[in-house]
Amino acid sequence: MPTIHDIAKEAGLSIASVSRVLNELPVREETMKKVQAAVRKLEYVPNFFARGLSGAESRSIGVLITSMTNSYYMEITEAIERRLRERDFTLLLCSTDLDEALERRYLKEHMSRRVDGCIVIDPAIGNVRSGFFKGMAAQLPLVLVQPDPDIRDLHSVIVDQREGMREVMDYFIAQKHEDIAFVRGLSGYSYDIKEEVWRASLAGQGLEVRQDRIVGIPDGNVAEAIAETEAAVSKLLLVTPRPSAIFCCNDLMARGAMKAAAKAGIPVPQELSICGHDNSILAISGSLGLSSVDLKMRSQGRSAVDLLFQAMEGKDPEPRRILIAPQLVIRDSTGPRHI
Amino acid sequence: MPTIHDIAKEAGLSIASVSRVLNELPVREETMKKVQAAVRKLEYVPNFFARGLSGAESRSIGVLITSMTNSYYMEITEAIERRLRERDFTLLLCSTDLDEALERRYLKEHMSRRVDGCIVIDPAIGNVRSGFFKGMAAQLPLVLVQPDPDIRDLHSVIVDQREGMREVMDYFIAQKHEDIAFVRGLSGYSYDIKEEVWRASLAGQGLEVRQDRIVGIPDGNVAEAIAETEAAVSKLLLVTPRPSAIFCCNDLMARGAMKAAAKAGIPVPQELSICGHDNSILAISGSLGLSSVDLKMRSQGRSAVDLLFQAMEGKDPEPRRILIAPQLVIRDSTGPRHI
DNA sequence: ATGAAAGCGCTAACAG
DNA sequence: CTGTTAGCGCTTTCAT
Repeated sequence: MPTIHDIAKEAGLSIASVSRVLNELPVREETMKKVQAAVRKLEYVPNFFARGLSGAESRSIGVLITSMTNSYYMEITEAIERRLRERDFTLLLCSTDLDEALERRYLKEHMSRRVDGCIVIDPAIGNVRSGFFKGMAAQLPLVLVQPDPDIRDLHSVIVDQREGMREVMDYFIAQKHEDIAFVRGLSGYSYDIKEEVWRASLAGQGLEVRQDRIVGIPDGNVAEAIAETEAAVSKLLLVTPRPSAIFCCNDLMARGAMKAAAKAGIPVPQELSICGHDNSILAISGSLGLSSVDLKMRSQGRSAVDLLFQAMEGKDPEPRRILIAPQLVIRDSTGPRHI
Repeated sequence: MPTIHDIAKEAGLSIASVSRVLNELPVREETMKKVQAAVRKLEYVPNFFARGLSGAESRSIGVLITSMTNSYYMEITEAIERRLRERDFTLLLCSTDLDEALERRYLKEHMSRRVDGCIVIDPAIGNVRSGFFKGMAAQLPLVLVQPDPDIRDLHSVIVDQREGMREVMDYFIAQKHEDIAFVRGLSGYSYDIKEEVWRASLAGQGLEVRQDRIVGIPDGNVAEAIAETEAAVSKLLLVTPRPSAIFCCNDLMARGAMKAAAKAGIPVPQELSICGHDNSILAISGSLGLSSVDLKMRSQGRSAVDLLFQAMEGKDPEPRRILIAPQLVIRDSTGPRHI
């Protein structure tokens, strides 16, 4: 592979002049042309390692996500990539599979590659609590997306999931629903806070908070999530009187619930309202559009990058947080309670 | 940031000894412990640039995809990442948005970062034809996933889409369907070869190849693809006699077609069979399971990595290709023709 | 088994 | 405007 010395020899110049052309510093036009010709002729590509070693910025930022096949994370990531491309930065992407140790390892890997900054989407709660991120932030500009919202000592982009859930409950209650079931995953912070709002909203209206209206779906892949929810909701719909509305913590579960309603012959939304969460492709792919909460992934990605660049400029040492408001999108699967 | 010199000083050793410990070369146990203690104390992370510059391999490989929100590509990418992680390699991921110039730029960017190899998923046909990849392959181990299958001078992983389409047509014909519509995107190699098989299969059975049974759906985002297909298929279903089966080139379109059938009050699969392609999450999310062609994305990803590692070992200079066979998955949306 | 020293390819002073 | 030169942090001979 040709080096800057080969180019200098070919062009009959010094390596410094070649470097200047490469970095778009002022040179004589003729010099520039000679260098460009040599670069083309030898198919020269600068060695990124050497560049980085001599102190220049790497013009790359690292992103950690938990899964590459979760479209929710990938939409945020795509927004990040686009934003970075505008600024001519490159993205290094690693997926942690929810493994705390892997998250630490990859973040260090990124540091080792001297990325100019890092964005961690949905960071492991253990690594937040243990102060690991706090320590890393001292050495590297760092932005967390959707950490525990109580974390205030790190740059973060937070979606106010409580607000989204509140919107759903307000909507259901305005539609006169009083018996509203809640379908959630077994463990997870975001499930907990949604349940909290569900309880508070019902209680605030003087409605009964019934433990048997909470359905827990075991973790699993997408196919399992749908099937498990279908089975669980089928049971729920057997009792009399049955709930007139169901909220599901993601669209996968909501589609499972709709399957259950279809099997039981219960018309949606006439006799049963079903609301999902995430506003994913599933919300628009069925014959019946699914009402769902949009978490504004594009905004999350863009905001994360903007915040990171501010942090990289370093003029603002104190942690900043950007709050993003979710939005309830009403489609065909919800409506007023059937009297 | 601490360097190897700081560690050496802290441990009271030379940088060479530190380097040896870091690279797991034979040293005295005591030496090792001293170094490890210093590393922990100073939170030392080796500088990747310096490592790379001194000639070591980068232990990273570059992957180019066309879109990060297309779950089809991401499933391949996830399989690649898992395979790489087993071997302790890191993934650099770039998305080209189908832009040929961007594809060239990012591949050079990866070269500049001295990745040990590159995988390009769904490479732009222009860059294949122009010999660009051929030139790059001379400098860098390279594997193409799903290029034009006629390309034989580069390492490649090919899914025999013709075979998958043949399976669909054989199945439809065995179910006595004779009037089979074909829904495709406007431009794209994979659409063309599927249409080719559609034509050949019909002709081979002595069935009529009707131009008015081909429906072209303009490019667009996922929501548009569903809506456009619904509109187009609605029109198709108005004519008498109408087709008894529809093949759609992806599951998005197939879901659009199913919406159209539902609106028109045509029962699926009793009076209309609908088959999709890609076997994505959409195939299992609706109340009616969608028959679809599985392109074995996991296998594609794993095979690409295996092939790349062979190429990196360099013992096999002639281009190799791995063929992967698709599989038709029958669900609820297809059945025998209603007589 | 360990240390000293020579690069790896580039950028950024500094000198001309 | 251009050339010379000193590092950047690490790996890898070559001595010891």
